[in-house]
Amino acid sequence: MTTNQNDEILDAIFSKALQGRKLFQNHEALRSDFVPHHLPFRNPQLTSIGQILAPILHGSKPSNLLIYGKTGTGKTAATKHIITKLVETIIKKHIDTKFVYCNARMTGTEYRTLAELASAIGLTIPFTGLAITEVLSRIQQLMKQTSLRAVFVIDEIDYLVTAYGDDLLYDLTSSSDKISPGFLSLIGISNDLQFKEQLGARVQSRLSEEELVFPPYSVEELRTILNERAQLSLNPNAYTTAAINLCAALSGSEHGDARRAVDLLRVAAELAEREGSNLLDDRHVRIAVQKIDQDRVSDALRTLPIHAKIVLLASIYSAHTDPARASSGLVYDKYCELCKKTGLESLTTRRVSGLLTELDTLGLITAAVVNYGRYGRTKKINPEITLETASKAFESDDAMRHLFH
DNA sequence: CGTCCACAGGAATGACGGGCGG
DNA sequence: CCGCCCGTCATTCCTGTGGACG
Repeated sequence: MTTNQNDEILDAIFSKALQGRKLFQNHEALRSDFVPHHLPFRNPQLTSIGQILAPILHGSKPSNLLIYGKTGTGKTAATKHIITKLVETIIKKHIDTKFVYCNARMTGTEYRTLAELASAIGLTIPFTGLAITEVLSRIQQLMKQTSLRAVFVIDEIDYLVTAYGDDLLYDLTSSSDKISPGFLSLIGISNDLQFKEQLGARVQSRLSEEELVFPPYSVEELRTILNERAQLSLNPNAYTTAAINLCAALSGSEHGDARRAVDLLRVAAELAEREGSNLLDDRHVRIAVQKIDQDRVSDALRTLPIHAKIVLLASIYSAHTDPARASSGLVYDKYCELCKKTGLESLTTRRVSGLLTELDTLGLITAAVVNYGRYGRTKKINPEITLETASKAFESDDAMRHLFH
């Protein structure tokens, strides 16, 4: 290829990009962590949270609060919104209270969640090495010494409890005498509506002194939300109402999930920009739906541990040769065979069974337990992805590559 | 109606790499 | 440097089970 041709291609890309600039006005407003100033249809919830947290302004401890609602119902946005408002007031009035936000699924473990809290109040904690109770007592000690007042928001708190039980929450909610005259209030945000039942009675009464439910958005409401976002982020006349309506309809019909809806709009807009179009229409939205799904899958595939990858591949092969009878037993045989080829030692049936359920929860396969009566009880394995998708995602992995041919 | 298949999936335990305080 | 504790991954051992077959 000559330099001239290169230049032509580059020119084309740049001029497309320049045209595309007509589409976006402010990219930020479509990002998933963007907190808009205006939260439509959430006034009742906002007032409730405000009332619950108001005692802070008099220096007293607000009730613990539990917030429920499915994903994308505005729980996080509403909470963050209130917190920024409160922080503004607090600074103005010189009230000393700390707000700490953390997402339990992001931080991952009990330990790291606590470490997050610790570092936010100015306590440096090694990222591993200490006993959890040690971290906790250090936090309590510091809070007592400095009579620190803090509100600790734990997002996706259900994740924490499912994985580790409610002991940490118990310790956190029952530490008030150990840190007085400071205090620690908890705000738990849960996607799981049945979350409360996982808690023991002692934690339940403490944590959910107040409760708040965020209902899903209707398609109508999603449309309004999307329109507001589009006005913030896109140029007027750069998008069709059909595109907006389709985004709302696609995400609304599932769970009233505003985050998904906004994601969809962003991806669609980026798609339109990349192709140099200056009008975002419903065609882009339809492509975006597929792209989001693809990205999610290939991302999950690439970060899989090596044995999980092999198990997944074995599942695909087994289902390919005999879709009707693809069971954990067959997959395990195939898996051992593949392991031999790579020279890896194969894991136990028990472990592979566990990996299969993990792949199921990731949505990469479906592993349904079925009974063949006299012929035993198995997981029926059904891959949710194609061999091509898998091989494309695995081709950067040296150990995996020569398992295809 | 009991048997018995082919596993599921819980519990206990261990190996390992990492990081602490002393 | 030691002894200890962490999270993660894996093994071992185990009990449980729906329903077709005899």
